Amino acid sequence: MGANSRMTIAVHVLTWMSLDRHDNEVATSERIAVSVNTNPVVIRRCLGDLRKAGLVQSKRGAGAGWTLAREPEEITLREVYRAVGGGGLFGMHYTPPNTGCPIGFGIQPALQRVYSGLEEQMEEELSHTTVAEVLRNVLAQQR
Amino acid sequence: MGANSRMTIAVHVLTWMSLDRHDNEVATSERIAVSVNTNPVVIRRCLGDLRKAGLVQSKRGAGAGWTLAREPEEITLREVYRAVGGGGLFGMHYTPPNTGCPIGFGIQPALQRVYSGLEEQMEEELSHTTVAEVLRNVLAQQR
DNA sequence: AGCAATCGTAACGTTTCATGTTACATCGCG
DNA sequence: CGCGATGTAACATGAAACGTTACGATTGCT
Repeated sequence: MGANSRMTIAVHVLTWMSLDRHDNEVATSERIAVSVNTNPVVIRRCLGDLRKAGLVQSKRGAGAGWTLAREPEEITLREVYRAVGGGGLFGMHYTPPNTGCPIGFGIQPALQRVYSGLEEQMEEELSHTTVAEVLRNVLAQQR
Repeated sequence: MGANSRMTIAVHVLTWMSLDRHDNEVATSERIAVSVNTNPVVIRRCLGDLRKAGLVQSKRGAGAGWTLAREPEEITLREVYRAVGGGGLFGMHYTPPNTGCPIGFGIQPALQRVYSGLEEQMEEELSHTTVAEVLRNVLAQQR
């Protein structure tokens, strides 16, 4: 594929969990998978990342499932982005450039600077949106 | 992420072409490929994209090669980004979400809004850096 | 005209990576 | 205990980027 959809899946999952009217049923990877339309294991992997980042909690045993560790208003997309392991916007050369050439020698540090600035700014922008806000936008689409 | 290196290659190529002290030799895909450390065809493909965007020109036949269509100060990374076909930061769901679920129904338009805003802001940021500026940074690394 | 150098592009192979899938051990409440 | 769910490993699948080979097209030079 190329374009990474993990961010999309993660936001979908968190938004789903933020909507409480699920007939009071526990949030399980299987139920969430129905909404995302994928395999429950994919959801569990995603939730695992989110748990490592402290955004959700899991309960095992009978009646197990997942809960948000914080209020949706307190979860920003920046945290989600970091949780799923950004991956960076652009990649460097596949094979290292020729360091015998002045350009080949200095291009990577120069680009790294540009890319870092972009990444920082993007994260800053992501920090302005919360899961609660996404949920509101999602529900506004309904009709 | 899909770690797309096309942006990196394109900037490398343009920066190389901006450095004139190449013993007055013509810029050919083969020579540039030595600096990038890859196959000349990869470079030609990249230059083809840049030409479509009007950033470089090609000459065929004997003594053929490539030249910048504009001064390095007049080429911004935003144009380069668009020339190589951005690709987008995040991807949507691999398989379309379940539209029978309120979240599955509204999540894509909601996310599209967020992603479009990000893309716009990133391009705006890229427009502040020119190829000439990258070249200066590259040369500053030399020692 | 013929040659040589280089572009332009198609076709194919290789590698890499995300996603999907199966399988199974583990946990913990009733 | 036994069920239902998590937690992971392992493998399959598919797509995309990159690399490579090949060859026709173009054009200055002799």
